[in-house]
Amino acid sequence: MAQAENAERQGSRAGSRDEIERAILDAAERVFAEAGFGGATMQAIADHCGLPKANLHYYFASKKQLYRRVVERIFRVWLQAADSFESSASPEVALRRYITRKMELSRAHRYGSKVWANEVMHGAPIIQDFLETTLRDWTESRARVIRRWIAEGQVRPVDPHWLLYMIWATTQHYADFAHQIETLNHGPLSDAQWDAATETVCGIILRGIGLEGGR
Amino acid sequence: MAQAENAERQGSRAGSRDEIERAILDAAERVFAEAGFGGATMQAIADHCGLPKANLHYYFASKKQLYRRVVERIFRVWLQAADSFESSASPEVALRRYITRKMELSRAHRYGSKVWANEVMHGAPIIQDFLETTLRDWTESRARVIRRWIAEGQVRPVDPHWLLYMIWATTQHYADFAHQIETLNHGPLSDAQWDAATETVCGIILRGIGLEGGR
DNA sequence: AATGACCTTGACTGATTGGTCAGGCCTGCT
DNA sequence: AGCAGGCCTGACCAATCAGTCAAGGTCATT
Repeated sequence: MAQAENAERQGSRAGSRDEIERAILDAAERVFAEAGFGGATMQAIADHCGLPKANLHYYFASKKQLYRRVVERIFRVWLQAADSFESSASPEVALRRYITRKMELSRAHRYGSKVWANEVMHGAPIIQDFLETTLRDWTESRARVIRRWIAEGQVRPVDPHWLLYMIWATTQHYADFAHQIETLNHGPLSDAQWDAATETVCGIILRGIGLEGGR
Repeated sequence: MAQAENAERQGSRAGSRDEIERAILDAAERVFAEAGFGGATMQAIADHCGLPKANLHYYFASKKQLYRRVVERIFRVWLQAADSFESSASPEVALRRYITRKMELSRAHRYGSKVWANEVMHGAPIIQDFLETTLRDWTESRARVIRRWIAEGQVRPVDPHWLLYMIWATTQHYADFAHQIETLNHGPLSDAQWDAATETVCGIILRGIGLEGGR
């Protein structure tokens, strides 16, 4: 009985339910990023994924709920990147890996980063509880790791919070302000430029806290 | 003849025309910052400065024009900060002064910074020409100064652009993401915390590019 | 081919919002 | 007092947009 294999079970036009939802979420992420929640219209989102507007409301009850789903998806990606900050590794390795991962995220998920920035700038109406729980816990746990490094004399004494904010700010800037960067750069950054920017960010921060004596 | 001293010349309710326009611009800056252009309503702006909505349209023809005036005002403040990067000073002095000034701006003009961030994130529909002229010229001129420092062996070799982006990102983060920072901090930053953050940002960046051997 | 579950969509609606306007108001001048 | 010029505002449009709905389509199962 029941639906057996559910892959490709719906054949009317496009793919499965999951695929359609993902297409809508992709379009919504982009439109929300470029216009903000208030400036985004369901019609624009519909146009971006080639669906009639009424169809969006079949998959997502309301604009607010669609937005919430977009933000939740971005949150999951953020968590994944947070894991790359391994507290068991040496400070050089842990920080370099974390910064590199965040730069990759900025490149791969420009729109997600923008939606996140918008959400926080507007007072985090949706993710406030996440800021107060998951983000705060994560931040304090990494702050403890950094303080341990400082106590062991591996890292120069700095308040870990200012350091973390610096990493977040710098890496996310490449997504949130991509338009400004690309204007100054006369076009998108090349692979080599991304690598160079990542290396420079790692270099300045690591050296700035007393690591990486050489090179 | 004519209006002689024009200070306090209108007495109906509030202050002079300039004062009213400034009150509207202040309210608009805040509302645009917190809701984005699309999410902001003229009614909300009117409420924030205690004027009836129709009165706003007496002073500003349209929402778009009001927004443009807000952005132009922010641009003027930005220019003022840009001047604090004196190319004639030593790299330590020039960069430290510039970073400090930008941190002060983030503290004093949180909403302005947010409006700017919003504008750039949405593709800079209004300030595009400014990005391509004033900002690009300024950036290239400071990049030349930094390259000179590098050639003179005063600064470690880095692409000046990545360095400037890092400064912009980090300092503006304290305005744009103020809500997130205050959530993690269990409240607004104190004077001492602002000083500490500024000192840490200066320290990491200066040390990161090979300056400030001591301390 | 009939059934039923699920998907699609054009047309519609109620609410919101940018913008308008006519008439009222206040102030300084004569 | 009377007048003129600028300022103020409640009430009112026209446009836009989120969300609804009913009719129709598609597919697997029997």
